[in-house]
Amino acid sequence: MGDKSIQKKQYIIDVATTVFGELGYKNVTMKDIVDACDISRGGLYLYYESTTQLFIDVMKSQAAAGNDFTSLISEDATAADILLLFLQEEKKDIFRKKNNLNRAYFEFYFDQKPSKADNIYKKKFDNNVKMIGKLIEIGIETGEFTCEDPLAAAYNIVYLVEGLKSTALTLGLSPDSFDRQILYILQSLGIEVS
Amino acid sequence: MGDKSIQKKQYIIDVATTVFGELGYKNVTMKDIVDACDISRGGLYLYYESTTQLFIDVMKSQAAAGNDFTSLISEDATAADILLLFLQEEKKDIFRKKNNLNRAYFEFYFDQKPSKADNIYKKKFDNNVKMIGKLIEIGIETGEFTCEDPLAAAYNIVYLVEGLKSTALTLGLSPDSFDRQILYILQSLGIEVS
Amino acid sequence: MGDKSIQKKQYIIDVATTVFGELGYKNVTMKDIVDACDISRGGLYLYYESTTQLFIDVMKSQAAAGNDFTSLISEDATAADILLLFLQEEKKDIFRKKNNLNRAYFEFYFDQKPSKADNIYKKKFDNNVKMIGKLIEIGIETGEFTCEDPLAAAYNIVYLVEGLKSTALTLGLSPDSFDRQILYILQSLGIEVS
Amino acid sequence: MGDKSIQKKQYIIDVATTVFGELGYKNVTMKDIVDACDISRGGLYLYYESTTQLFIDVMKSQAAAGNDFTSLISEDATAADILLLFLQEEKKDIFRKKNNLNRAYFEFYFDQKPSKADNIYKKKFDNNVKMIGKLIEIGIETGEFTCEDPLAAAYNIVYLVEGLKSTALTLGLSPDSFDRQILYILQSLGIEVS
DNA sequence: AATGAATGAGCCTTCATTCAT
DNA sequence: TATGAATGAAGGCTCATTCAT
Repeated sequence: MGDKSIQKKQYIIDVATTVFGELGYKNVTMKDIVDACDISRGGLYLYYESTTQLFIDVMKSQAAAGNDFTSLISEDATAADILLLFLQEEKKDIFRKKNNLNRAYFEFYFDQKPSKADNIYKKKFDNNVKMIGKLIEIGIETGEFTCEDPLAAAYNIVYLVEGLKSTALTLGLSPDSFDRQILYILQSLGIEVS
Repeated sequence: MGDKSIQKKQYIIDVATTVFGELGYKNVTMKDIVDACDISRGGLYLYYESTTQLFIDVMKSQAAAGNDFTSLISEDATAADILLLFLQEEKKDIFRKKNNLNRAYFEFYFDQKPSKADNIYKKKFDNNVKMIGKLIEIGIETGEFTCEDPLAAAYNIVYLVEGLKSTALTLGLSPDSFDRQILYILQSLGIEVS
Repeated sequence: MGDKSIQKKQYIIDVATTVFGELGYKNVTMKDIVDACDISRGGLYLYYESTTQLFIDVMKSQAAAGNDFTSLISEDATAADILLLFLQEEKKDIFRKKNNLNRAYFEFYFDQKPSKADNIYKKKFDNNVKMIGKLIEIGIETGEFTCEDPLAAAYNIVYLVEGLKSTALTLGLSPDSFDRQILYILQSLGIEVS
Repeated sequence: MGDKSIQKKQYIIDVATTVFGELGYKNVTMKDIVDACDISRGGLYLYYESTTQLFIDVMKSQAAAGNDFTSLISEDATAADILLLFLQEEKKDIFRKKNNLNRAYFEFYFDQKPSKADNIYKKKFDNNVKMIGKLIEIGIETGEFTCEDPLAAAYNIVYLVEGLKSTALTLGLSPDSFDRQILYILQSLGIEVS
């Protein structure tokens, strides 16, 4: 596959990101992609044989563009600062209007067998748990946090974010509600918030 | 609609519950229901004009069959006991093999405009928040719990359960992981768990 | 078939007349009739096995209720008066809002083989031709009319009315346009109209 | 849409013309067209989304192929000759065995709101009235015709033709009957026919 | 690489008609 | 007579997928 091909593929991925953002995963047809990309039916099939394959590449593309909070650790920010930063990134993600893929992610993984090898989402999930666990441990060391079981706390935060994410898609969620949960988390870790 | 008709409708609802449990909401076609019920195409349409209408009745049927924890309050069980009971019911719900509608619920509400008037799921959600909030307040009074913001704590628990629910459907969740989160919640409320 | 049955049948015919008036012949389903009559599906089939049979009875019912201009001839009205009366009845028929069956008639006969034995419409058509022919002959005798071929003139009038009828249903027709044609006919018969 | 596509579309129109000619408008289903064209269901939908759209194109195709009598005026034919020519064309149209769309036209326009903007049939109707009106005026000038109200006469002829057309479809019409009406018209215009 | 016409499977929906009660 | 639940055929429509060019 030549350079030109790779560019075309990336173009399709970019356009598809918008489409999946608007319609979710299950509603998207090959025709939707074809129309949005303004290419031919046959043309799309040269690159992708199904919306599934395409969505996988969309996810990979997103993962490559994602932030890496682990790298922030051990710079001069405090553990609490970084945790807050992480939560605010998640907030942005949940309330993002354009290219919000959360619904598509859920629908995609609902359709997959739970333990596929190359599970991008799981990798991100586990990374987050690990990163937050480390953060909490650091916070405990520096005296910022109080916590008996850092790993359980880390899982707790990540599951909670998942819950906020899905609730935002089903029942709706206000930014204020999200903020109140951030506060509650920090308080649970023994931080005094003014 | 006569008695017989009501029975038939309930029969369809019961069969459909299984189908939605197996396939989720979006994958189910009228044909799936027809096949599972062993009735004719036209026959089904006498009762339901769409899978959407049918699923709404399935949800109503489930809601009618659900537990009411509020009624348990102020009997001789402690607040912690009742909270634990609630969480264990949620655990059962998440790990139930048969007629597990969680995926269907998510997919259904992804498709609805958020905040439709007669939102069964929202009603249950709000009820749970209210009930847990009350429980925590009672627990604080009796000295079982320590908590600065009972309402935030209640929301926290309910969002967390949502997160566990969706995670179970996407990445998979072990009963042990669920239990660890129960433990973490109780500890956060200041309970010493042996 | 008892008295009660006959009444019920007439009731169905009356209701059906309205339905055919609103929807034409081809659009009407047995369900439309059932709904309008507020009887059961099976109930209707006891009386009529198809919309075709029902429409035939509707036509018979209409025919029985129709005017008989022949009886007016040789009373003290002049030929021109009676001709005018006939044309004004046809006008009423064309512009009638309620129970206007003209469309239904056309659609029905489009579907029939052209020369069915018991053709009600043909009988009416032939009657009209005969009646008008007689009128013109009388008019010629009394010196009211001038006409070389009374039969051709009679056919001409009846075909013209058919044309006005169908045009009213396809392209639309104004009462004024109808009146101008009445005038034209009378002038063709040598009558001076003020 | 490429050249080939246009050819295919025309092919469909041509086949459909025959089908509408045989069955009328209301009886024709997409399946009828599919079968007659020997293409796939989906294939037809690439070109037409409904029998209505298809019939509109059939009408356009017919209109494009129609005669223009106006162009014959002021050549060396007399007004009476041209009028006769017009009537004989209408006769051919009415008694044509193959691709006779008259029934389909009626059924189509019964279903439309009267006075739709792009009403092909109305255009033809109005054209005919205008053309015949002009003819009669010319005939009066040349002394061929006698007529007090040329416009009313023109309408009369066109409505009459409509009546003959619809009668042919409902009760049946013999060529002789048509001829007798031609004769009557000409006589009404003061022409001596041998 | 790219096009877009073509296919046919599959689901949706309506309706005439039957039949047990 | 009367009911209305039930059936299944028929037609509408969409979509993933293929293939000749």
